[in-house]
Amino acid sequence: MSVPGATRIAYTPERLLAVAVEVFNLRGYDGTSMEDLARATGITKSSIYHHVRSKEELLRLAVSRALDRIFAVLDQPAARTGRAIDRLEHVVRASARVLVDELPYVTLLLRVRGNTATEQWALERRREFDRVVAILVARAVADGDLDDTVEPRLATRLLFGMLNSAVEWYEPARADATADLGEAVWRLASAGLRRRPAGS
Amino acid sequence: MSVPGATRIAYTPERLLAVAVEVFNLRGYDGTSMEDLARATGITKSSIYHHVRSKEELLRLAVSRALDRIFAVLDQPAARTGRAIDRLEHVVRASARVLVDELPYVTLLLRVRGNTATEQWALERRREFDRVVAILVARAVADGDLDDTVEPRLATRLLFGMLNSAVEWYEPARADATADLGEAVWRLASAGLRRRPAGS
DNA sequence: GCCTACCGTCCGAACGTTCGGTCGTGTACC
DNA sequence: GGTACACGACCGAACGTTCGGACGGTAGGC
Repeated sequence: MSVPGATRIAYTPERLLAVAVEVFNLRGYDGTSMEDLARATGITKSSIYHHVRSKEELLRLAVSRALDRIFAVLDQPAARTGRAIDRLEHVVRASARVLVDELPYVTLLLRVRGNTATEQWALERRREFDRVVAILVARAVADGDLDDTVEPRLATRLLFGMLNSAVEWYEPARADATADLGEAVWRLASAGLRRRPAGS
Repeated sequence: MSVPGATRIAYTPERLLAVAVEVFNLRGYDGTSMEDLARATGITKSSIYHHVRSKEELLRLAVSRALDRIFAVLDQPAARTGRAIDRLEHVVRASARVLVDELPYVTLLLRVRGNTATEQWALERRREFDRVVAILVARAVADGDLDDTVEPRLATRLLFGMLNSAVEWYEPARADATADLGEAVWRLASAGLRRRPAGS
């Protein structure tokens, strides 16, 4: 099979993961068989098992990567100091950047349903992120920067629902008006969340 | 197995569908086996096949129901006449009502990925709905009611991304601030979409 | 310069299990 | 006695996973 001069390119777990995540996103995790992965990678099923322990390990590696990037946002200085409203804005914009930069991994994370232990763990960590952001929204309301009719949990869910929906339609190739996702999301949402003038 | 005195409650396709959709939403369509459905319904696998032709037929019935309700919104008078901005508002509010009223079916529809012919058909019809709404947004921009920096397709996607995210967290049982989903969504979004005063 | 031993990578062929779906039969009701 | 509904047993196919071994480099001894 080896062509003279063409050195064999060995698979690393990283490269394997990248391919697997693409297929998972196309077919769904449960809808993807190891044979699907074999076809997409160009190596056999048994070869895949040389690199990873199980199908679920591929899922775990993928969602871990997405979760790590997302939680790193909360540790950035701009997310930890300053007025709550400014911290919130930073979290939204930085999350948008993570979503775009790690699109396949974040996509997979957001589609996880909870069949396996790995999936349930991913769901729990996502809920944890939402909780932290909701607290931030509540503080911004307390500061008087957000309208006090805003229910923090609802606002958080709508805000990130809007942002996260991007995994369903964002196309990195197209450099159109969607260039800065965070800008678009924050522009649309902040107007509706901010404290209204007394006469409204 | 039959208990004396306990009249047998026969399954109709409707009731069967309701149970199946719940399980599909919990485990995912691909992640749900017919034995899972048998356990949830209390009848055997073979009995299920007395009512429906296949697993995929259950999916088709479910997404058809959701799509019918959603497209019915576009046929309502308030969605067909009047200023584009008002028609848009009506579509958002009525869609929110459909989402809440038919939550399990809409949830399943929004999670479909495209493995089978049924799923691809569902995806295409969803895209069609988005196209119609995007045209509505474009008209509202042309009317001068929405900010002309709003890119119609992007705005539509963010707007319905926000609304549709509700399938991930809306709890019908809780009669809290989320009572009127459409109100919350429109309130948040319209402020960010409307034409801004000249000095902004 | 050649032989040998070794290692990372991959393969084909199977494993036991579960999948969606079928079949023949039993039973309650009109 | 026919019809509607349910059952347990079963089917071939596909599933995730395992296994022994083959291939092609590389390092060391001589």
